[in-house]
Amino acid sequence: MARAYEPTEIEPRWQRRWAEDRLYRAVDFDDTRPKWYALVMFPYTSGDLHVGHWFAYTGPDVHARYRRMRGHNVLFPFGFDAFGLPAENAAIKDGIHPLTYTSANIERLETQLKALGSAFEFDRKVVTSDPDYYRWTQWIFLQLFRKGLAYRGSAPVNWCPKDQTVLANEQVIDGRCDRCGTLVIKKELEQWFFKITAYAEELLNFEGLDWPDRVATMQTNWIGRSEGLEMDFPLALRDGSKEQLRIFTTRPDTLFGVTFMVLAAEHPLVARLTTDEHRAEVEAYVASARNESDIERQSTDREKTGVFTGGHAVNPMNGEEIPVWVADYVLMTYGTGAIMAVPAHDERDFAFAKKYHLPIREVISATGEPGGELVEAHVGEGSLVNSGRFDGLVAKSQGIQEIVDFVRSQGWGEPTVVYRLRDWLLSRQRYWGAPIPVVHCPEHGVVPVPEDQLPVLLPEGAEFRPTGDSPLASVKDFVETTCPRCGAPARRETDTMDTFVDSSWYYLRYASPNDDKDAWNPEAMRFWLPVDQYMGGVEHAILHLLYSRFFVKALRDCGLLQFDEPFLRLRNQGMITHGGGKMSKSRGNVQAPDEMVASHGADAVRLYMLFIAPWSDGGVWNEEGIDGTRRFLTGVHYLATQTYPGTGATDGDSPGERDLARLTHQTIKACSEDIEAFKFNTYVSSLMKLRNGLQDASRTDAGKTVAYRHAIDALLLLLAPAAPHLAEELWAATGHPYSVHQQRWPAHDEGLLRAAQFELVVQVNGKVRDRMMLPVGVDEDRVRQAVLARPKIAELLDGRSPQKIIYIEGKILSIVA
RNA sequence: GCGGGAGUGGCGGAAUGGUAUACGCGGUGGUCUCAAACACCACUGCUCGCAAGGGCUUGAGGGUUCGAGUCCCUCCUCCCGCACCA
Repeated sequence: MARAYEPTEIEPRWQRRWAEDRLYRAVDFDDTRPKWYALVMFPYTSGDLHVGHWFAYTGPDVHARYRRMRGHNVLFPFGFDAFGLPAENAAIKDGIHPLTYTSANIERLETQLKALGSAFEFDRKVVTSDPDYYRWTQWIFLQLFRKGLAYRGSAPVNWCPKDQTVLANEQVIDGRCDRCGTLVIKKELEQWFFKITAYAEELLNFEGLDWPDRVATMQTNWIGRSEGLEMDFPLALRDGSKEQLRIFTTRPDTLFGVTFMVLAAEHPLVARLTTDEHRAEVEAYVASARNESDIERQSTDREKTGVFTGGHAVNPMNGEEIPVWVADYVLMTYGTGAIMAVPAHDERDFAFAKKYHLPIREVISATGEPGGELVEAHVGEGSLVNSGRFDGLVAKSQGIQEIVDFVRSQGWGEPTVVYRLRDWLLSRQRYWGAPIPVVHCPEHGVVPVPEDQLPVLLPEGAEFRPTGDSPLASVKDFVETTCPRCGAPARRETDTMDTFVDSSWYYLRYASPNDDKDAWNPEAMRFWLPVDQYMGGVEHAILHLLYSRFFVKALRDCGLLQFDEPFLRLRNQGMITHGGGKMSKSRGNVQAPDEMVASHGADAVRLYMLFIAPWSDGGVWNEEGIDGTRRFLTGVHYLATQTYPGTGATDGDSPGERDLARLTHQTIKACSEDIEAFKFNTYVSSLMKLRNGLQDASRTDAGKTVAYRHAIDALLLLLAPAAPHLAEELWAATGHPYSVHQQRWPAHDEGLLRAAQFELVVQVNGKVRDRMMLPVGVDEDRVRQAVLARPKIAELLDGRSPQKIIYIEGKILSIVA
């Protein structure tokens, strides 16, 4: 009697062996096998390790193992996103230094992942807070700086009053800080930016990328390309001086319908335009608008507000003087910060005109004739009216083109493309990040730190609790330095970089993670990159993924990379929730997978992660079903140790053997297809079906045959990616050479998928009425005869002859009576 | 408001236009046990029926088709993005 299935004995034993043999090592420059770079999004080390991580990583682990068995040279690395606000906030909350905190979390997560038997190659680990890593983050910053892609500018920035830091646009959700939920306010500061807008057009191109549509759509919307016209309206200034007000519009066809203009509160011409009798009111309005948070200001439910400046502009199309207003619904950060308002054909302008009793002039009519009073803005298509020589043109399809051509010919404006995308603000007034490697010299201004002086080390002793100023400013030894150019006393930059800078290139570092001469070895880079398969949560659809694409394009243009896109194929997993909420430590619903592994074994936990929900959808966590996967593994263990036919196995052609071979090859086909498609739940259910079939066969003569032995061999190979330990153990126990993970993934034989007989389903008037066994390949006439001869069918037809008979080969005969 | 996705047993979920409810959980009955747990075996969509057997069922309603969970139209609900972008 062999021993029962004891995962706690089996699993550590094989884990040690695999580690000794470096079984999962990716081989640099191996040209005998195709390379496959499989990558999971690396985790934040801010503390909340929960079952969601395990769910996210188990599927990719199976996928990478499968690829390896398919003969690929697989790179499947792991690392930690250790810098940044989440880690720092967690550290502040618990009163521990961020370094101590993140190190402890890294160790814990790494231990857990190893205990789960994951195939990650930890020899290539990168940790973004290591000086060996951020040295190169700083180096990349300097490359972009030299190329003019990193610049310093003053800008109204998103400021979180609680975290006391600047946030990127992407980190503001519903006007709130995406970390702490505090309302974000605007503040004018000198900040560092990356010029991502220079790549807006190229970033819209997803050609050659196998990405989920929704991610591409989200990025496309985020970039927000609009074609339109930029055009100058001369101001009618009292002192007679000439000045132009530049606006942007996507609807040049409505130019004759302009009845007022609107400036953003921050627009530089506001003061110039405001007349004395309106000055007090305008200044008060501008002051209050500046103090508002974005959520207050941009809420659509809120009624629009504004004030008249007293100033006027002239519509060049018809010479009319039109009033200029200031209003909160026009944003300084989009277009030119000024609009021409056409209330008849724009919903916002319409609402504003109604509220302040401004004129509404129809210039597009659905009927082609000017109508009566509009009850709402007409934004649809129609013919131009009240538009002088342009009357009668179809507005959008003809009018836009004709009027743009005219405006151009007059020298009043130019067609333009504008984007919603803003440059990436990367400065952070926080401690736990990579210091920005520049020095401020009184003589030479901003001077980059020479590359041979990198890394600019993060000083350990800084006060990291936020004060509003950068914590590094308080470290005298850090701040006081000399200018690299002239040697005079100078100040170091005290801001750190946004975490997303770290994570925008980590996948490049994996190619040569221990290179201390370069950020990457060019040969290793050419060998491994780009990433063949990227896997992670959809929450990074616009932040991390857009930034990473930008980095690759920017570094390419610096001459440092030879490819255009970082991630060729992308797949998103869903989220595991706990009864209707994201899992988090603060909610007290964090599952400790260590305990599950201890009581059920890593293989059962892995299998359950795959089985609990479709990987791409996610679902609600519950622990109840784990017994099912444990039972399955116990069953497989029993079959392989107690029923495996030895050398005495017979080899025949009995129906039982044929059935077994068919089931085996069906399972091979299904498992292969499911893993390719990231359908891990049905992959596991196919394995269970094969186990069930083997269990039945073990009680018959078929259980002593070669077909049965082959079926068990196949089951072990197919199981290997999901339950690596048990598969390895049983592979050895059935007399096969080490290691199951170095075997070739089985191929299915189409010929064996076909049965000799099939069950014909007979439908009468669309209802299933009978079924019968027939030989495969039987011709249609014989099928018809056989079916019509059935007493049951004859009874249903009741002497009538069928109006129509449809035969679907090998499946269904449908009779219309 | 705009864009995307989804509604299937008690539960998680499966189904190239062709036997809906695979696989698993849970439940019921049984075997084993002093007993319980574990394990194993059988049954398990709803409904009428003693049974044989019948009827119904994929959010609601309509349509196309010999045949619809799947395709088309109308509507409802939920989830996820974006949201005064001129």
